[in-house]
Amino acid sequence: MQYWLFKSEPNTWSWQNQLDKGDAGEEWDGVRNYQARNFMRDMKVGDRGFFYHSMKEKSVVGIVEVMAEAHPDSTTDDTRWECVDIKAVKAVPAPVSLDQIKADPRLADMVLVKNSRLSVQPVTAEEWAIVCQLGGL
DNA sequence: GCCAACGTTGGC
DNA sequence: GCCAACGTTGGC
Repeated sequence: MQYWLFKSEPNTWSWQNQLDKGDAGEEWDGVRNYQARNFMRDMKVGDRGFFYHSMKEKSVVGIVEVMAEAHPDSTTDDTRWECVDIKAVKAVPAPVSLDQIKADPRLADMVLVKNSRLSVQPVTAEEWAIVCQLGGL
């Protein structure tokens, strides 16, 4: 099983929006970046990911699970773009802020720190465990 | 709200 | 195929 991080602006698609979808889940659509798309192609059903709020909040706020592997993005006719479906698993009791992540030397290599603009990122098992711990899970 | 960093586009 | 110009993202 692999771990990932999904980034979203709360104004566009928030954790609450994701929660409201429940087990039905939702397409992670609108990604128009090749790197991010390639990571989504690597995802398998059952993979877990962090749900990260960018901009104002800049925190990991929830855990999601991949429920459908990469398929064409229904929001565009452009066949280059694909997306996966994800569903909310649970909230992170104590959201982990970007500041906390940056303050932890063990997390210095997280893609979130090194390439903050990438909207879909891989997370290592070590990073996953550390962030979960910081978040009270 | 600004600006740096990055990715994409298009002219040559 | 290179590179300048442009648009977008996201931290500060």
